[in-house]
Amino acid sequence: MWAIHVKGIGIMEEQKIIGKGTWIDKLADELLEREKYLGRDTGLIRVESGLGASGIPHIGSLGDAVRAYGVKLALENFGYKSELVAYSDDLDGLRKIPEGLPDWLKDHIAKPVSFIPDPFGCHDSYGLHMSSLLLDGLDKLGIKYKFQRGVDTYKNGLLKEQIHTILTNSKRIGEKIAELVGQEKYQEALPYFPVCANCGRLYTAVAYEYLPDEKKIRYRCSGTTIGSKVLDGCGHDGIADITKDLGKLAWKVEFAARWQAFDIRFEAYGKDIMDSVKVNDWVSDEILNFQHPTHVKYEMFLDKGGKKISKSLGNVVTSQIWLRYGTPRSILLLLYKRITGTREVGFEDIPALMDEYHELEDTYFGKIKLDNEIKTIKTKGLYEYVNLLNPPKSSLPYVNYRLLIQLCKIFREDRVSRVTKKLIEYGTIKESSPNVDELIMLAGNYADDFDRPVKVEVQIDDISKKALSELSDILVGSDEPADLQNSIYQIAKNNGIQPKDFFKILYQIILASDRGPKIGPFILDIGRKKVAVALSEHT
RNA sequence: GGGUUCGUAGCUCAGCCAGGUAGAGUACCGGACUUUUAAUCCGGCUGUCCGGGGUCCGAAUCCCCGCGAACCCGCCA
Repeated sequence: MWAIHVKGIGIMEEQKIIGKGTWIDKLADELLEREKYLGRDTGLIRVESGLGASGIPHIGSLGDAVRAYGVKLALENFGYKSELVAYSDDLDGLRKIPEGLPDWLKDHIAKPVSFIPDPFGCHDSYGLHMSSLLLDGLDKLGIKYKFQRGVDTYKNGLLKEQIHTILTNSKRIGEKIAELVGQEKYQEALPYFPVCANCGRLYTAVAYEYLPDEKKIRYRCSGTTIGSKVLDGCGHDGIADITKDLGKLAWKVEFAARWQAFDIRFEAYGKDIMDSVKVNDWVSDEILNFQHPTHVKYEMFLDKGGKKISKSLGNVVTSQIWLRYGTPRSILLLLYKRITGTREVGFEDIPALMDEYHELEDTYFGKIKLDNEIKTIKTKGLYEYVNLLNPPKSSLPYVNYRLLIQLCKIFREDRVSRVTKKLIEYGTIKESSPNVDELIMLAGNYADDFDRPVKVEVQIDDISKKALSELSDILVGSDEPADLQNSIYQIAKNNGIQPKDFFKILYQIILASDRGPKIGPFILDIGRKKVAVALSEHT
């Protein structure tokens, strides 16, 4: 009913476009087909995204939630109600200290991140700080979600039914885990980790017996191994009530419990947790009797290998830093343009994404015509998703991001007004606008942080030196030269130098580049005295 | 040991998931402007779509077998 038919080319059959023609629509369509097949109620379709709270959230961590939100939008576009649950796994224990965080955190290893002080001092706990960074990213992108904390989930006993069912079936589950993924520990241990009442740590306490009538587990804090590190337990023998004492299900079964408890119909996952999802799907279907949600697997985002970005900023690509240089839409474009294939992401992708967004916009508003009708529909669809299906009524003024970077490199003081003035001179824009001001700010940050010019040794012969000093004399003169461009040309000619070569030398000195903007006005822009000083260093 | 992704122009990549003329940017070469808006415009060049098989009227695209690269899992969450 939401399919649009498009005439194909030649003998090609008519092709059906689902929704807005993106992978998100196709996924939502498959999800709906499955829900109908399962005969489930589709009055409210809930999608979930898990948020890690153990480390500083990478831009890839946003992807999970942003893509789930995309599916929610597609479902709504198809006429269904949907909501995104953002579940913070903040009862997770701290396993290692992330790069750059203080050393005293080692005293808190294996404690739930929600009970560790915030090393940045601005939130109630370590876990809350980390999840807040992620939620802040989502807020800035305009993603709406219902926040659910792991701590509250367990404290309030929201999973108690599921925990009970899982623990009473732990033997069967343990065997299945061994069969599916080869992990054997749950044939012995229960897939539930209590927080030791004595030392406050997770994982060191091993649950060995479930008392189904009392809904309690017996555990002993006997220690564990995390990575290559051995963590000694405190030896405490304890009993924990699964309906209210702190503790959590092992990851291999926890998703399933959540899916059923919160009635989740969709969850994306990264390929790193593929095995866990496999087990959870089985637990959900067979133990909890809840048909597992529709999934989509995505590749992980990696930082660009071996490239030093900035000493002070570090290499972690976070949304907060990204937004210094790019718009929220540039992040959404990165995450929505496709779900497979992205391998590496870095700040150096921002200029291309900024310009690509603008191309989408021009296509959407019909300024660019694509020859292929299907392509046009898909491109417009992607534009709509990047705008969270609420695209602007008309296109905003835009200036090529790379051009802005170049201009921002020239103008550092009074940047916005001077760059704007230049853009108007160029005829790129007619007048200043908030949108362009914003772009200048972003490109300016980019120019300041990444695009620092490198000093290049310039080879200059004696004749050229003479020409340079002549030029230098004109520049330091009291009057502003009337036709500097022409003067430079004349100087070159008078000295028997090819103007082309002379220009090249000037660009090399001023810009460390073989080419540049029209040199006369350009010298006046950066300040002729400044240029004179630079030139005299080479004579 | 298990799994996933990727391999397309000199370079960076899009196109593949829904088969229908192999594309963009950049680089390069020529021309337009008597002197360069990191230009612009016009024209040109560039391909074993990793290799091999299969399906199909038709395959870069789907399936299978290889080769190469990267990553994930094989602690734990």
